[in-house]
Amino acid sequence: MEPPDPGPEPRKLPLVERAYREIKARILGNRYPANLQVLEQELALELGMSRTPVREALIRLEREGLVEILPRRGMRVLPISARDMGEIYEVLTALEGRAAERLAASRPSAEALAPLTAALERMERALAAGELVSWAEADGEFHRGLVELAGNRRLARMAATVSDQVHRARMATLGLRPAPQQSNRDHRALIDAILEGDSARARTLHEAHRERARQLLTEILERHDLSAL
Amino acid sequence: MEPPDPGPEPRKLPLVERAYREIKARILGNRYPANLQVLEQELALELGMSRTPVREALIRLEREGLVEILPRRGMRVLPISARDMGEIYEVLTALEGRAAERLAASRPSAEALAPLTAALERMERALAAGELVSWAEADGEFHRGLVELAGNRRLARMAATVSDQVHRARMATLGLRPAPQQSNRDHRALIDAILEGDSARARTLHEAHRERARQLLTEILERHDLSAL
DNA sequence: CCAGAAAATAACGTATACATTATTTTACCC
DNA sequence: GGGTAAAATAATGTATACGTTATTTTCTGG
Repeated sequence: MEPPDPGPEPRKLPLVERAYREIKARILGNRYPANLQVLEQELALELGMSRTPVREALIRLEREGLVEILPRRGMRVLPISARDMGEIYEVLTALEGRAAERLAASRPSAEALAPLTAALERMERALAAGELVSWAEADGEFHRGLVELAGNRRLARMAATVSDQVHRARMATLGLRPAPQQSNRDHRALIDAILEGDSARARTLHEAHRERARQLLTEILERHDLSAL
Repeated sequence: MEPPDPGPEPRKLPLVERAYREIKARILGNRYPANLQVLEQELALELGMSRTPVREALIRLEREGLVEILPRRGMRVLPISARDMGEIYEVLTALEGRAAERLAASRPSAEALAPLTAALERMERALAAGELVSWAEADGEFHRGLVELAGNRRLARMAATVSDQVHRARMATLGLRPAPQQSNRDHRALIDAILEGDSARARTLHEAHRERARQLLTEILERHDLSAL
């Protein structure tokens, strides 16, 4: 009668997984701000488990570039400098540019692109309503959808990893940048190019889009000397 | 009198680090071939340590895409399918193409490119001598040098990570592909373009180079159905 | 009151212990 | 003899223990 596991609550989640998700969520949500140091024991206590799963979670987070593990002082949330921002956006330019090219070359139907068009619509609605946070979320969905639709799992995962690294910084700069009208236009043009199967244009458009974002954000970081991101 | 630590033997290397390096070396050197399963306890015994550092090393290796951790059966060395090969070369195309472009745009001096020219010379000597393994090593050095000189640390690390994933497969296919004359020519042309500061050409050339390799290698994998890589 | 050394503290890295659970083996019944 | 269930085994996931060592504190001499 009853479906076996309808609820989204997997009770048997291993502790390492819980620790990983919780700590990562705290970092991305800025509840663990940049440069914060926390001892393994504190984390363990806070999460209600022993140091073992905490350590294993920290190793994963370290490899994702979110934290640093310091020999005697626990973990430290890594800040994002202007240089980091530039590096990350350059990687995104390369990976997503290729994804846009491939996706266009695969000549997807309009339905196949539904995730992108839906995200774009949300971006437009959010922008019209002046809801910057919603806009940023939808923008993130668009970029995630782009690399996922391209069909290269490694490429998608790598893009997601570096995106997470700048998540806090992107949020923090949201109010410091001009209203992202241009971004929405860029995305619209990209969808058009993809639907037309114009892979070269799709790539060029998206690279220019990311390059613009890179300049904008690195400049903001430099200007405000936001070392606390 | 005596220099403090002249030898290349850091005695205080943490056990996790030793485990990580040793297991990784065994995988890349094909002493742990694809699909091999090894229990944590076996590894610990073999490496002369407890399971704790072994587990932590395995987490790192899993995140690098070299092994898979199976709930009750230890680790398994991941094989490389034709699809994996395609994915990885596509990522390399994107990342290294961008690196070539940037490096050319930075107008490096001939001395700054010494790592690349040296690697190319080793490739040519090795090819002339028919030493395919030496050739492959020098080729690897060339590509590593390329991304390192481009100055984006994340990009370089990501390229290195996926390169490691295909290392065994590349070695295994060395004897199955035509002599890599074309590769050497490609690299020579790339160096020229970089020295001329022609960033667009550098990028195009290198992308074509990687694309060719991708086709070649995925075809070999498909033809031979080498699921044991 | 400060510099430096000795002692104390604290945190980690690693080893070990142990309960849990998937897997395999054994036993049993038809 | 084959299939099912109970029992035994084995490997893990996590907790705990402990020695090592960086750091901090205390103590001493000037």
